[in-house]
Amino acid sequence: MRNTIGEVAKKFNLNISTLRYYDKEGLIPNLEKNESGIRIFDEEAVSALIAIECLKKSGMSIKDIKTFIDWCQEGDETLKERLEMFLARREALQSQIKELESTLNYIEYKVEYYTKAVTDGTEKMVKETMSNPRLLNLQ
Amino acid sequence: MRNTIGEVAKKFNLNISTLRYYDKEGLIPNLEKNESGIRIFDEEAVSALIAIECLKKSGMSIKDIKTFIDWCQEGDETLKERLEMFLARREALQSQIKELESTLNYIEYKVEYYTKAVTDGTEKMVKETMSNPRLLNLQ
DNA sequence: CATAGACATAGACCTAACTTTAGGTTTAGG
DNA sequence: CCTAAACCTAAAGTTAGGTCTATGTCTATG
Repeated sequence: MRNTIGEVAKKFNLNISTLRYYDKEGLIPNLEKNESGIRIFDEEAVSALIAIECLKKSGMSIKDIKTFIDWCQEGDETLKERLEMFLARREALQSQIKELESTLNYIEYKVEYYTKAVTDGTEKMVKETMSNPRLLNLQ
Repeated sequence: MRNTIGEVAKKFNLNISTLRYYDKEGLIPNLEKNESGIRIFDEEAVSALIAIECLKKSGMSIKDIKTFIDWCQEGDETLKERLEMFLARREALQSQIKELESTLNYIEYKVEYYTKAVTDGTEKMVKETMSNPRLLNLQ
């Protein structure tokens, strides 16, 4: 596995510039370069990218991902910090999911609402007959 | 219900400037002002804000929210567009939730991993013995 | 062995969604 | 009636996370 930046960009569906930006920010530790300066993404670099993508999806900022990557480089000293970070991430994700589910609920109400309205050809009747669940969530 | 901007900001946990910005962008249709230019948020304005917050949480941009708000002002002509928008939002939310769940999975693996590592006092053993589920998702 | 296509760097630019600033007006309470 | 707190506008500034540009070097292939 000795990928060039273009190949990796394609695999991860990231812009080449984004990969260079991540490298500049220090998110890809020990990224090799050949004699003429061309980046070679080995297995370690690729698994860093996998972690980066996942942490990004979990809502972490680039800066905090960088902190994590640095901890990984520092070795066993930082195991506790890393565990705590993942515990916090888990919490964050769980509440994000809950919030999205409640948002989905509102959206589903709206789908129902507008399905009826489209059938009727007007919003009038639906407006009067459908009780709105919004207030349960938001007020 | 005749709220000033400060009261509404507190209720929705938004910055006052954010509310003025939403108003400027046309997200709060028919927002009343008194003789001296002070905004008065009536029930209609508040329910616009409820919708805005929800659509924001579903990942919609301000610009797209504005489009929706405009459709609402245009009346029954745009019922179909609105229904289609909510159907698309529902899709988007559902796949967002799925993605977060799969991310949570990875995070949970990491929690296990680091819990063991912290117990051991080192990453060495865990690194060798725990199979990594990352590749299932990402390669 | 020429050359198109992929790579490099530094630094400027972009976008969304606010947030802050400057300078001024309104209003509620003691 | 004074004044602090809350409101106003217009416009500049901020932040994150890229993305693009200019300019130049490398390299794979016909």
